[in-house]
Amino acid sequence: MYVHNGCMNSGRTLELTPVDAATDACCEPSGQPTIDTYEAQLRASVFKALADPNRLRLLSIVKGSEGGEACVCDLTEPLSLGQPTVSHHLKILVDAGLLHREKRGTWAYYSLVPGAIERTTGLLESL
Amino acid sequence: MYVHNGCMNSGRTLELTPVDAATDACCEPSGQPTIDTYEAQLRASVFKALADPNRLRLLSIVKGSEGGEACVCDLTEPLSLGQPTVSHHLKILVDAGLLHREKRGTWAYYSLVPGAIERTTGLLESL
DNA sequence: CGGTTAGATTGATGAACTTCGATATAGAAA
DNA sequence: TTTCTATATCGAAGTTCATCAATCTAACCG
Repeated sequence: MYVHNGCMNSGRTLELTPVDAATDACCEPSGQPTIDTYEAQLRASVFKALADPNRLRLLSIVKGSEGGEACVCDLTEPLSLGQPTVSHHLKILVDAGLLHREKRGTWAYYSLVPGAIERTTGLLESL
Repeated sequence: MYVHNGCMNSGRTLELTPVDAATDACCEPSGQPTIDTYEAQLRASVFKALADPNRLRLLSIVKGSEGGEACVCDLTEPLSLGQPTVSHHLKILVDAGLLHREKRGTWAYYSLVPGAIERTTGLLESL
């Protein structure tokens, strides 16, 4: 005999009738509040930026670089990727709010946005 | 006049000749150690599991559920997704080491793997 | 001015991903 | 056994993504 806290409502409407509540009933609508669709999309967009090995290495190299910044030419070679591809990945990291871009002369320097990592871990801890 | 710490080696070979070292030279190979390709792939696979809004909501709902666990039927309705799709997302979260699956009777209960969130934030902080 | 160089943008290609409907499996009840 | 139910798996369709070659832009130099 299996104990089950409910779950007989596959394909019923949202309101809970007394009958439903009395039966073997189902699906406690959860005790704690959960993130809504919009929040989920916002957070997923950040994790999407982190969901690529080359982008993680970019963050790692920038973080470990002297002065906390690196230009594209510092990043192309260790990744064995073409310059357009590296630029593309960097743009994704900038758009996600993880990297900061500063142009000095012909060079573009990338650095970690202060607090970005902490803010991102917060997105996980507050799920 | 712009100060630049180097970067004239676009399209040269790997070894650094004395000439290269003497010139305006480039690309300090970075001061700190960075994660290697394999580590980057491992970490990216976890973030890939988090890079979908519906999977973030699954984690959120499971975390907020009474008893810390939820079955598939608890999860299908709030996501407005078909049951096969929810099962598919849950499998990805289990494979990433974020969710634990336990079958009791006909039902499958999913719960957060203890310490999984903390371990994941560590993947970011130790970049 | 023209020439050179760092970096960004565009367009195309192939791979990976999300979703669904249909089907399969496994357990419980009759 | 047969039937029903919860979940998993399969196969296909449509979308998104990573990568590259080619091109464009902007800044420097002569």
